[in-house]
Amino acid sequence: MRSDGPLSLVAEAALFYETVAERLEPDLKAAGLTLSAFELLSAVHAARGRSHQAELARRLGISPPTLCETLRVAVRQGWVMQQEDPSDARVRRIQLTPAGSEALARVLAALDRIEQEAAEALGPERAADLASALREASVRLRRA
Amino acid sequence: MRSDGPLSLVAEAALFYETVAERLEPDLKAAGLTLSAFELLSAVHAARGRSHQAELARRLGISPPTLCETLRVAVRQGWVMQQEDPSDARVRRIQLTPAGSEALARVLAALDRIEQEAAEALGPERAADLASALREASVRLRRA
DNA sequence: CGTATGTCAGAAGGACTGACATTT
DNA sequence: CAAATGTCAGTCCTTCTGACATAC
Repeated sequence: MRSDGPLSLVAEAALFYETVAERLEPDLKAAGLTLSAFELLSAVHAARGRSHQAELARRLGISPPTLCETLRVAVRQGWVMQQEDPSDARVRRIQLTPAGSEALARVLAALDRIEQEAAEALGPERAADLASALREASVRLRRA
Repeated sequence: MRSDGPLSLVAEAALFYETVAERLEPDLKAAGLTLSAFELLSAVHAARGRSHQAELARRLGISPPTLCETLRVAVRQGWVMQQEDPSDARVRRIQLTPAGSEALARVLAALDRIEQEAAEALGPERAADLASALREASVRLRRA
């Protein structure tokens, strides 16, 4: 992924992303989660139990069958519950179980420690500017 | 992947990374490459034909059997050549073919356009600072 | 009837570990 | 002989597309 020239934004972002993923891996393993399961739990948490599978799939950018399978695993492991919607028999609303919430919290805490460490290397205001610059760049790239 | 709070460095970096990957995908497809094949070709290019498989595997962070398989595909597609080393009959040096060089150049050009676009959204000096801040953060996270 | 939702089946891609022949 | 190199075999995980039953 590394490129030539002085410093490539894209290459450095890729390296940073991979570095974070590498650092997070032991904590994911300790919580019994894969990266995709963690992302699923995060999305379920963010939706506060109000979203169903089709919407979660859209939000995560994966196909409905893929979500279905990931969800099957998550249910078997006891992290999430599927609940029938009283007003529409097709949809199944998804919620975190207490065990799922706890596993998610554990990984989020680890991610936060990594975040703190990165911010420490930059100083608080430079870290904040980095984050908002990344956001601006993402927004720009998604518009075009 | 999005987190709570004001703006998370890690979450924004992940979003940016995914955005870039999404934008690059059509160009990869047009060149007939997968992301891992592109990374392989980049590594081969960076080594200037002087590295062998074990070293490429280390550089790419994948196991030797995985590289062997990826390489088999790349050879079949005509992107790289394997060449016996005269001084050590165990090693096979890897080089890009003209077709491989051209496919790689095409994707690198697309990546550069994406990079330009992101830099345009930030301004040149802010973009440069973003890249070096990301580098500093990566270095810090890899040390600990 | 057309559309949305969730699921099944089959396939592909990418990665791993363990075993192995060959060479140094 | 011990270590390094490349490859084979088998497996696993994640994801996809296409087909489908069911509900709106």
